Parts: sequence; structure tokens; C-alpha cells
Amino acid sequence: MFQPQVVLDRSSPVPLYFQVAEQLERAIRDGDLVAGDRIANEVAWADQLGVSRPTMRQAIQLLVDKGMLVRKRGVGTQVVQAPIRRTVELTSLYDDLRRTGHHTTTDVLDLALVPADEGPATRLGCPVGTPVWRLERVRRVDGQPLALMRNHVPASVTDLGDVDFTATGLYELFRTRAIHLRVAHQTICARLADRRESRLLGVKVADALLTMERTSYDDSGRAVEHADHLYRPDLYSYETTLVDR
Amino acid sequence: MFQPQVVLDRSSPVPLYFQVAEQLERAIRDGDLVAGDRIANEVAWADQLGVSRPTMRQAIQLLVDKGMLVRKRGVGTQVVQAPIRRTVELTSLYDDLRRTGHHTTTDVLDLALVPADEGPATRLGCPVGTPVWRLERVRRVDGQPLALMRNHVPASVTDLGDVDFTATGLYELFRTRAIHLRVAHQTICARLADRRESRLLGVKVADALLTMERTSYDDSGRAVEHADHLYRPDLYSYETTLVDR
DNA sequence: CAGTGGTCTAGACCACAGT
DNA sequence: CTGTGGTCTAGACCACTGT
Repeated sequence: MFQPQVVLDRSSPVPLYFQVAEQLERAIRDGDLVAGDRIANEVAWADQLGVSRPTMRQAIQLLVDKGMLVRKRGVGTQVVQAPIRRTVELTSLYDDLRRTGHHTTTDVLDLALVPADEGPATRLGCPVGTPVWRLERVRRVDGQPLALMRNHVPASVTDLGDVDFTATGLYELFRTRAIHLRVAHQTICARLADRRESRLLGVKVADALLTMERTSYDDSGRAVEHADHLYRPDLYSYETTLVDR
Repeated sequence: MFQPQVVLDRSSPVPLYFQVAEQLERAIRDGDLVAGDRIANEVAWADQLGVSRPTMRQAIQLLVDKGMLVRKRGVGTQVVQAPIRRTVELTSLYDDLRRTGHHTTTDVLDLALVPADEGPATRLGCPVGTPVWRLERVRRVDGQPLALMRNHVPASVTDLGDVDFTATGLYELFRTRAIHLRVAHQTICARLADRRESRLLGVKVADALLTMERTSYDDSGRAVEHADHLYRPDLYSYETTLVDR
């Protein structure tokens, strides 16, 4: 039974289970462990690393949740025969693109404090007429328009008045203001572009677009933001890994 | 601190943590606990229910993963201010629709054992030319065409030759044959319908469609199925709940 | 049968948030 | 400071799988 080298630093502030998961994940990505390989059982791992079994379980569970490992009772734990794609996380498109090294720019079409219409109000769970910030942007990647993004943020959450959204993403801003997004509900669909949208996104009129509606909640369970985004399907797709538990 | 009534049955085969999570979830859905409510702390719960703290944690974690609760260190655990939608699970459209009480029918357009083309072979991780079952269906809801579904299943996984897919879903079939889907990778996008697709789905030519590509892996990490589906965006959208951990 | 993961206990110490 | 969740230990028994 192959056991990749795992070294723990007990003086590190990084939790033990996370250190284990990290190094196991690297072993899989580097190909030290390949599809279908069975890894040693939990007890053996715990023994070898000098951690308790629950801690080792937690490490393995992290990778199971990421879709990289599969557990079968009475059998063992195996590496999934699958190309590892990024799992869906609670990040913004801006973060995604910057991380992958693309040059992104943003055109701000609209930023204003307005009374909430029925749509945004319903989604944010606030009364119609509540002051909300309305933000509309076009996101470009290497010059090409990629997404047309409309967002609403209740004025009670934070003040967007002085923010330069050509330089800062909305989610990045939330982080700097200690607003921690924790849960989001998304609906993804498709529809045809209208005249304005096709012009802004540089596609033909009546071309297909990917639509994404999202409401995000922070760590006190409060609705913080509603997004209504349109993506060019030739430049963007939505990838997820599903895991049955 | 409000604590809904939770009753445990220690003789039940249902794990304790699951019994707790179930009843807590019901309390939230029934409105006994509402958005923003703080629930009692883990130790108090464990004490009252007579279970250990790790068990209670596991119960709460289940609901956190579902996006119904939010934990904050030093503060407590709160109910998320969000409409509860179904979280994404590893189920088929057929299951989804049957569960919501709709009348679904299926037209089988094609079911054949063929050598794998490059596309399906790549996705399934098998050599080009490997025998695979090719299945093409139209799913209807209350008579209306909803989805055009093309699936590929390696012949080595199971025999689809005698299956009546007008009466049985593919995922349902897998379950009856003890093939347990555990991980899937999905890509969701949009494109225009071509002539054949628009005819089969009952939409205008060059109408927008939602596309879904999915590869599923079973509990030994083996690629079991590749799906290439097209959905009518007026009848179907893809909803998810994202949770940051 | 032996080996595996699934569940559970009864504690412990720590980091962080709010008072 | 107190109270909270985050991490961790060192065991235990059980259910399921494959031989």
C-alpha cells in the first residue's frame, strides 16, 4: 500500500487535518497517486503520522468532499479516476480570472443609490423602496467583453459611494470591509441577448447568453448582495464537482 | 435560547447525528426557527440530548453544509436568512421531476452499442473505439419537451441492451444494478439550437438552450457515464447553494 | 473470517468575539 | 473576562465487504 510522504508541523497554526489533506492532494495532483489507487486505511495513516483517527478522518473527508477520493465501507479509500477541476467556491469571476493570470478590466456603466425595485427587494428580503446600491459593469478579459454584471447591495450593508470598481472587485471589497460571504443561492439559465446586451458584450443580436442570478449571505445570515449576470457562452462556462454523501 | 423539541431513538439504525439534523432542519423549514435566530451552543445541545459534543457538531455541520446554518467562532450558530432551495445532489432530472409530482414521459430516439468517438472516449477516460452504449432521449414534462439527452455508458459498466428507457431513468437503472454514483463533474453553458434540436424540443430555430455536460464516477472511482444534455431554458434552470467553508 | 470505513464517547486545550 | 466554535486525543463498538 503506497503512502506518500507526509510531514506534519505541529508548531504550525495550520490544523493537522489540513496539513495532511494538503499534502495528500498534492500527491494526487502530482501523479504520485493515480486514478483507482487505493490509499492506506485510516488507522494505518493515523498511526504513521502520529495523529488520532478522527483527525485523519477529517483530512480524508476534506478530499472526499472535493471529489478527489471515494470511500467504500469494507473496502477502502480510492483515488477518483477524474480530471481534477476546480470545485465551485464562493468567489467572484474577478478572483477566478486574476488567479488564472488573465488581464481583466472593468467598465463601470452605473453606480447609484436607488430605492429597491420589486425584483432586487424580493431577492434581498427587504421592503420595496429600501435604499440599495445599484452597480452595473462590463468585465473584459484581455480586452474582450466577457460578462455584463448588475448587482444590488443594500445601503445598510456598506457604502459603495466612493469605490472605484474599475480597480476593485465587489467581493474583494467585501473582504476588505470584513463582510464575510458564507452562503449563496444561484440560478443558472440561458436566454437570447437583446440589442443593448449584444452591443455591450460584442455578440450578435439574438445570440445565446448564459445567465446567473445569485443572492449572497454573510456570516450572520444577512442577505448582502444580489447579482444578475450575463456571460458570453463562448468565453465562459460554469463548472462544478458534485459529491454524493 | 430557543431549543426546538428533538427526540432521539437510540434503537434506530439512523445515526444520532442524522436524527438531530433532520429534526433541526424540520424546525427551520416549519418556521419554528426563523432567519437570524441563534440556536443554543453545541455543548448545551449535546448536554440536553445526552450525546457527545462531536456527535452534535456533526449534526450541525450537516446543516451548515446545506447552507441552512452559519457558524461564527466566538459568537454562535445562526439560521441563514434565505429561502431554502434544494441543494444540488447527485440525482437525475428524472428523479427531480418525479419527486415534484410532475408527469414525465420519455421518447427513446436511439439506443445502440457503438465504438466510442473521440469526445465520449476522452470524457470517459477510455480508448477511442471502446464499445459504449449510446442513448438519446427526449424528456417530456406534462407532454412538453423539456430536455434532449445524449448519454454514453461504457459497455464494461453494464448492459443496456434490454432496458426500456421509456419507463426507467438511467440513474434509477444504475441504482437497481448496484452502481453507486459518487462524484460527478459538470460543465454548464449556453448555445443556440440547431434545426434538429429545435424541432425535437419544440422551440424556434436559433432559440437559446442551456447545455449540461456531465461525467459521473462510481464508488470505485471509475467513469461510469457521460451525459450531454440540452434544456429548454423556459422550463428548466439550474439551482445551487454554495457554502464557503 | 479479517479488514475496512461509519459512528460514538468523554473528555481536553485553543483562538476568537463581545462585554 | 466569559462564551463560543475549532481542533484534537485515545480509545470503543458496529456494519459492511470480500475471501
